[in-house]
Amino acid sequence: MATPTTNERPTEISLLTPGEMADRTGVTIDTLRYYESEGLLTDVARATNGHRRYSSNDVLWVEVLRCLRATGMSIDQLRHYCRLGDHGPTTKPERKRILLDHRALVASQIDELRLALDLIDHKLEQYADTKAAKGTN
Amino acid sequence: MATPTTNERPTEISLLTPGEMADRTGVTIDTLRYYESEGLLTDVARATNGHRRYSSNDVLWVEVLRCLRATGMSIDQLRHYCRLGDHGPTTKPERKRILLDHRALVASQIDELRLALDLIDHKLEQYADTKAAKGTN
DNA sequence: CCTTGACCTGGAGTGCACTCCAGGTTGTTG
DNA sequence: CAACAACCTGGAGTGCACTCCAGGTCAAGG
Repeated sequence: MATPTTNERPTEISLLTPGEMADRTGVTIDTLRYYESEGLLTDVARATNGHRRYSSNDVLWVEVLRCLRATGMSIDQLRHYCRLGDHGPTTKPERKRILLDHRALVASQIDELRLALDLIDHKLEQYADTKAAKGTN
Repeated sequence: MATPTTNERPTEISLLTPGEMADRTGVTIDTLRYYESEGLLTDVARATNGHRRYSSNDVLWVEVLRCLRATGMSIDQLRHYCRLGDHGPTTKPERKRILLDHRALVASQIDELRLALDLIDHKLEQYADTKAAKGTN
């Protein structure tokens, strides 16, 4: 965003190769390509040889994607959300709504997991005086 | 478990038909059969016509299955856990270990979800002064 | 007696989200 | 210049957990 004072080619500062991007974000190259093909990641830059170059914005966005995927938002919903982003600020209310809805969903997932924890603890009482085996198997 | 004082056929009191079982547990008939075929549910009683009859123990156990599945234990791991149960009390330590490991996993899932919640909230700040759209879409 | 509904079996099909592959190009390195 | 690593594309394959289906049995109701 800030214009650099040097005269190095500005947009190529700190662009990541696919491999680097995979390392940074924990998302495999294949999955990055898949997300792009599904419209979850748009306008990825290319080097002159055709190889992808990911910006720091891309890194940030992929982290958001990861977070939303990890919390159960489907590729389809994500695609919808992304398309809204492409259509400018008039879609802001809907995007906010989607995020709020998803937030509620995550909150309820947490509640469910806490209940599960209770049930597991209750089940564990059956083994109260038993030493646990060493290996995880 | 308690012996009834009446002389009604004891084991047929309150056995559930597959349909009733599905209603009670929220697990479909197909999935119940699938779990049985995968060894997650053993010794299900049968009526004289060959139809399944589920005991209250089965109900309890299916609730445990649901909980463990919902928290990410795979069918494979569940099958392993069940097999241990079939092999008597010498496997108790390992069963306890599995449950403890899974408990830790659920706890870490909760942590992850909380982080996700933070990220979503942070993202929501971008829409701070925006009214959310009404429909869920 | 005929239909209906709930269930049975073995096996095929589905949806999702990747994940892998073949065949090819490019750029660096010894 | 040869070999290698990293990347490209379109498309096929995978794994998981169901979910559905065809064809059949059985008991009760009209």
